[in-house]
Amino acid sequence: MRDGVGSGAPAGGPGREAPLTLVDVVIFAVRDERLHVLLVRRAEAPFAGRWALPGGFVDVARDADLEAAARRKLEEKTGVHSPYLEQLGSFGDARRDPRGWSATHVYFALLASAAVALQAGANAEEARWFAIAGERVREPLAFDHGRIVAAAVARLRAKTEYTALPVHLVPGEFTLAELQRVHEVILERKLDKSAFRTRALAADFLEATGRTRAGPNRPARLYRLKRGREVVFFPRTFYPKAD
Amino acid sequence: MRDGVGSGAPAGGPGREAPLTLVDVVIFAVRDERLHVLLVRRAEAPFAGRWALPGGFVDVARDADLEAAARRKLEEKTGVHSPYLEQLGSFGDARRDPRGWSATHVYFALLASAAVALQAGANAEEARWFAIAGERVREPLAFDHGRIVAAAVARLRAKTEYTALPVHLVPGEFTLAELQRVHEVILERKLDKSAFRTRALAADFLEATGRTRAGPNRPARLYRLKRGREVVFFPRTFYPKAD
DNA sequence: CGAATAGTGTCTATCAGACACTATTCG
DNA sequence: CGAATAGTGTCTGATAGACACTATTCG
Repeated sequence: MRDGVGSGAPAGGPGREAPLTLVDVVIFAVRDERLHVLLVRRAEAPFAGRWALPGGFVDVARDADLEAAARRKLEEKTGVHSPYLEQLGSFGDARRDPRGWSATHVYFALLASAAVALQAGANAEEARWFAIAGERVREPLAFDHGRIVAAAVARLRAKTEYTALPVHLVPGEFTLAELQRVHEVILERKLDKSAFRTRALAADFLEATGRTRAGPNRPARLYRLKRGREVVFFPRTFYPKAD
Repeated sequence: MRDGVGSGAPAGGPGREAPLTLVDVVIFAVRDERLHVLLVRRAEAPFAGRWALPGGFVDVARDADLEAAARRKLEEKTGVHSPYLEQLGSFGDARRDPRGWSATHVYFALLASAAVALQAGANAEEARWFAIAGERVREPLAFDHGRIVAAAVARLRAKTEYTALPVHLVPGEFTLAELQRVHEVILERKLDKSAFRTRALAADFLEATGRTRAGPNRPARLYRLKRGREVVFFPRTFYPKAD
């Protein structure tokens, strides 16, 4: 039945409505020991005045692919060019957008908070960081963006359990204690220092820079992310092997 | 910049092209100790004659949401109404479809092979099961469907390592040995019987039916999937806890 | 020296993995 | 009884988790 003449003519075909195609980005950063997402206030209908995820229509002329579209939205808001970016999934139905049947492709990005300097939108849109409380933001959001944020937070938490993803939320040089703190902030629970360090170092995604961070105490070694180790799973026994 | 008047008018707006919106389904089943996917032969251009994933345009009038669209495609091909269905992700760019910029929302489904009786398509399309070799199918597929199949296989394998997903590939009543065999077929490696059984039973997603499967040997206990335990993660220590 | 945080060592319970062993049926 | 597969028991090595201990700096 695939695109049979009578049943599925392409968009723009005779008398057939096509879904709207959008891209949205859930941009995470840790600030003041709290997980935050970046939201923009909508200037126009629908949902004028409400806060929403940075995003919008895919531009067939400018965007080579979905990820490029997501990257463009991200750059417009933050000026950041190549953060960690991962596809979360897509959300589409008849009712989420009053303008019509719409589907949005959602990505999530992890920013090292230090790198963030919000860009004034071309049309002077407001952009602001919102703290995550539980799995959501306190504000009611435009469209189904509240649900999307919750899904992104759930995904980030799940992955934090068994991967080193949170390194991307930390500036280029950092101490193990700082990295641990970010993990704790995301998971909303304390972690054991000794176990954390063993695990992080065993996963072989960090390298010491040789420098240290001074303080009113013993100085801490500084680390950076090893090249080529942007996505690391913690080593753990997965499954009964035989053969 | 979201849907600013001059930069992102909705589809159908004045002189602006909108992406095509499709849904495709990767339908898995295990037959003859091999993982298979269901493909259909395209009757029309583009890629007429090539094998492709069941799928096609989202029908704004009939499909309430993306998952419903995927379910519709699945039912048209297999007659199966409620198998395990999960979103894989979306794939969209300017070149994957010669008809224009297109984005497809991909789902994957797990069928218990016994339940499968292929439906003749309305326009007598052919449908056939193809064995997975490595991460792909031997045939060259239409569009970027080869890549999509590979991504689906990778996801299924990854999840088989730490969840009980493969129960959905096994008929309603089954022995532990049969379930183990399916895991082995997906992972393409032998598993240790003792460890597999301990793990499966400890995860508490199976219940004995009380019946047994006879054979030229000691009869095996039959199990079924416990209600409400459709998605089960194997218990394993994830992370250093403290507090 | 004391405060403060960095970093290490030790013990224990759990579990994957390997593998051998026992159990129960059919012919 | 022997073949064949179901199902269990035992040992070992790895590691999460708890927690105490040592190390190094500043003021």
